[in-house]
Amino acid sequence: MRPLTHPSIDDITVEGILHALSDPVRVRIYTQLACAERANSCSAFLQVEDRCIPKSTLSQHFRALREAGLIRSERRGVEMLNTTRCDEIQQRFPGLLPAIMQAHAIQSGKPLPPAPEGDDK
Amino acid sequence: MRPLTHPSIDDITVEGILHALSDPVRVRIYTQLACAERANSCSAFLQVEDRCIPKSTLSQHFRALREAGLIRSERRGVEMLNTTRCDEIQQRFPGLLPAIMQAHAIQSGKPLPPAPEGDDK
DNA sequence: TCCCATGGTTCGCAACATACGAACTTATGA
DNA sequence: TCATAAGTTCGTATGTTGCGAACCATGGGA
Repeated sequence: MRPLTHPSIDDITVEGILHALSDPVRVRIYTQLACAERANSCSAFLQVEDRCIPKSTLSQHFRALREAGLIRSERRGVEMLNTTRCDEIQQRFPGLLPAIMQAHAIQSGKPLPPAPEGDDK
Repeated sequence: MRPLTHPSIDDITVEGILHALSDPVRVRIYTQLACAERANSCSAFLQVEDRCIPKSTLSQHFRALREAGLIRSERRGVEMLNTTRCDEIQQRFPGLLPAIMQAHAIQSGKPLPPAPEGDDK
C-alpha cells in the first residue's frame, strides 16, 4: 500500500481545486469535513445524499481530494482521519473556497451567513 | 447545424461552472472574454498560451463554456460573437467568478486589484 | 499466536468523456 | 457560381471514472 502523498501548498492549482469540487459527491464530502469539529474517517461517507457510495469509489474520491490539496489524510490505526487544508488554501488563494462553498450553499437553498473573515469554525 | 442553446440562469450549476473552468484552455478563453471591450469571435483563440488549438477542439471548448452558462454566443454572419454572462452569474452566485478569476490571476503571478463590487469593466 | 472483523486500497473492466483530423455547413465576396 | 473563411459534426484513438472483486494492514479476542 503506497504511502499517502499530499501536494505542497505551492503545487496546489486552481484547476485542480475546481476539478475536485466539480463533483457533487466530493463537494458533499468536503463540505462535511469543513463543518466537522473533529477529523472524520472515510467510512463516515458511505452514504451521501440518499446515495450509497461503494467504498472503492469513495476511496478514489478521497484520493482526488487529497491530490488536489483540499484535504489532509492521516492513517490512524485501522482507519483514516481526514481534515481540510482550508487555512493553507485561504493563504494561497484568499476567498476562493469561501466563494465556492457559498455558491454551493445558495444552490442547495441554504445560503451561509456572510462570514467576512475566515469563519471556518 | 443545430441552433445555439444557452441554459437559463436558474439551470446554471456550480458544478458546471467549476468543471468548465477547471480546464486551462477554457479559463484562458473565459478570462480574455471577460477582459475584452467587445464581443470576440472563436477564431481569435486559435492560439492559447503558445499552444495552437485545432478549431474543432476550440469549438468544443466554446460549447462547454456555453452549456455551462458562462458565455453567450451569437452568430453574426460567418462568425460568432461571444460575451460572458458574468453579470447574470454574479446575481445568482455572488462573488464566485471574481474569486475564481482572482485565484487564477494569483496562480499566474498577476493578482488583480481588490475590486470590491462587480469590477467587471 | 492464530484468526477474523474492520477500514481502505488496488485491479480490471465497462462506460463515459475528451482531443483532433477529415469532411461538412453556412455566409460572404469576387 | 466559385472560392474562401468561420464553425460544426463525425469517427476514432486516448483518457478518465465508477464499481465489484480481491487484496492489504491493523486491532482485538480466543
